[in-house]
Amino acid sequence: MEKSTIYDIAKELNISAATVSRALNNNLKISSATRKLVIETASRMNYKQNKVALALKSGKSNNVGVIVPRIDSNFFASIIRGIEDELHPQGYHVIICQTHENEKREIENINTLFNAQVDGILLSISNTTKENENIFKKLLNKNTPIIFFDRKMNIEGASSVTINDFEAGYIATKHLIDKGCKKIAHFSGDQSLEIFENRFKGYKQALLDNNLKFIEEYVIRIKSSVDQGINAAKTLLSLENRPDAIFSSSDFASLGAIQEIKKQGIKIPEDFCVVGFGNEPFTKFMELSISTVDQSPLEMGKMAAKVFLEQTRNNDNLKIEKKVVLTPELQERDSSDRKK
Amino acid sequence: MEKSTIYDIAKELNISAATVSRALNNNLKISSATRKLVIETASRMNYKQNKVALALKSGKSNNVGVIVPRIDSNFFASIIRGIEDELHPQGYHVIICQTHENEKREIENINTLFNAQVDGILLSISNTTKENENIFKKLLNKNTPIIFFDRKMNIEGASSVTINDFEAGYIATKHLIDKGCKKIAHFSGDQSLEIFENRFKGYKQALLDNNLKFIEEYVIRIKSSVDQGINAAKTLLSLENRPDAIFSSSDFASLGAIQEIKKQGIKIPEDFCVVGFGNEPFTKFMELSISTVDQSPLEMGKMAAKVFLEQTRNNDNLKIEKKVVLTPELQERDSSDRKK
DNA sequence: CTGTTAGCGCCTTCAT
DNA sequence: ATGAAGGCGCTAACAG
Repeated sequence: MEKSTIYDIAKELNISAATVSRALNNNLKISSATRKLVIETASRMNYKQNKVALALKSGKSNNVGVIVPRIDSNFFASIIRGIEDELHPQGYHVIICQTHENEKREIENINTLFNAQVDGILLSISNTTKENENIFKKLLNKNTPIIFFDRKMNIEGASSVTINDFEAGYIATKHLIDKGCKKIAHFSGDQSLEIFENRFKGYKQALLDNNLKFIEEYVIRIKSSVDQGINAAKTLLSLENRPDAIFSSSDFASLGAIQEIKKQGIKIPEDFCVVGFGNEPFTKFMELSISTVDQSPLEMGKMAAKVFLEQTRNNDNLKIEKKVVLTPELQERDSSDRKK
Repeated sequence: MEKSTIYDIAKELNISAATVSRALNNNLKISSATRKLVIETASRMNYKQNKVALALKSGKSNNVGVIVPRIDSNFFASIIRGIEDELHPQGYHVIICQTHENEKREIENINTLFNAQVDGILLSISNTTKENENIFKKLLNKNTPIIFFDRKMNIEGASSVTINDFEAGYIATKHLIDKGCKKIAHFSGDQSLEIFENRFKGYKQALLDNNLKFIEEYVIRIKSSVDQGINAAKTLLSLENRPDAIFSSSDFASLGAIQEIKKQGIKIPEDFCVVGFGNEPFTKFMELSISTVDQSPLEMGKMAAKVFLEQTRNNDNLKIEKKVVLTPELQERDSSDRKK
């Protein structure tokens, strides 16, 4: 069974392709008789509209590109789910690209998505470099909307959906202070990324507001992994002036830290409290569940999609840029559950 | 900065678009002088090849569609990662669709992907119905390769990549038997899906081979969720002839069961053993880590992608169908860790 | 209400 | 080595 086109239908019915097209598109200027006939024939011939031809004609592909560091993390997968849930009903397809935190791949992905004529690009950046900044500017010049989520760059004309990372760092730290912790350490990430810098600032501000001293050696910059959490905890616990709590910018690192702390015979939460970040599923499932900051990735994805739709609809006046900031929510669990 | 086409370049250089096209595509019949000139000008004018036009011309979009029940599950996200990792270097884009286990959406997704002229569809089915069976047959007739992963349908011409679910059920049950369990219960899923049926069969066969009685009321069909695991465990523990182990077809259900079992004061693994399914990240992270069956989703995704590439390259003789069956691997952890 | 024509951007045969 | 022309499938302007 071959693919059929409107020309095949036209030939079959001895009418013009234009008429077929009109009939299929519910154009008003068509007799209901021919419309009925065309629709029936189309169905019989198993006709499917060729979206590629339509995309070429209209300049609109109905595809959006989504670029994430990796898809197999609960956070990004949930964001993508949010995007897809929101965009699918509007007839958009979601094309997935991964960067693996590699900026070369990021640039490459942006270019190939652009060549594929996507109607917009939604992404979380891996790095902040001059080179990709320039690429984004080019795209924006060509009227391709760009929406950042979570990890953004500040580029004129690009929209973003993020959480308030400063507040997140602040409430997590404040929570530990409220629980009576006095010497709170912090696991940070790559501070060239705003998110980690802002969480760090929030942490610092909470200490300041509560008359706790900021201690440089309490801040450890690590990647988000269980192993690095273990190592960082070892470092902290070997300090002369040992901390009594950790606010970690990563749930995985907080898990590693908890393992190490318990291994050294220190009781959680009695003698040591931990708050993670990201609300990964396992934090809830643990016997000793882990307190963490929820970033509502599903909402973030949906919001990013909504912003994209807005941009697209206001096509005439595309210069609007929108910055949505979501509010983080602390999930209080066992790892910090004690009376002051 | 407007988008530029080969015509713009041609006009700029007072040559024909055909020459520009040839120069850009490294066609042999072109003087190196014009080639150089064209390439430079293209770069200067910020030319990007329009893949949509190419797709229309060639009938090949370089997109594949991937349909999963939902993307925000570690299993499917890992599969997608595998697919993307494998297909990206070959110049393919991955379009994601979710069915939310709804067969209407499944059919709709298949149709829209087909209209979008994808070069192939890789999917895990949500349901086995006559209707989608027919759609698959139509697609195959139109030379669009279909590759099932994990949850397949047996359709002539469609390839599949699965794990040996029978063996998985068998080794999980056998492992419990080896640990001295005598009364092994089983959480199953929707048995209209082959995967659950086969795991069940493996479970049953292992009992048979080891002279253990199959007890109907030990088999509970539930969805993959913590809550349903809790409820099912309650049911089992209230039986007169209480089981001493569970092989669960879902990690989430096994987690719920473990919570309930411990709550009732029964010791794991001493008095009760549990094996889950899927090797979800949390199973490893728990203080009482959960034994489970690994399905190597990353490998599954990569393999599905490879099968697709094979199909596509043998375009002349497309009728090849390939059935890849991966071997499941038992991850022995705390929840079944005891001497016999 | 319907047909004709042209063009979206690209590649490819045919001709030169 | 280069140019001219046609077509992938569709829609929209123009004509009737």
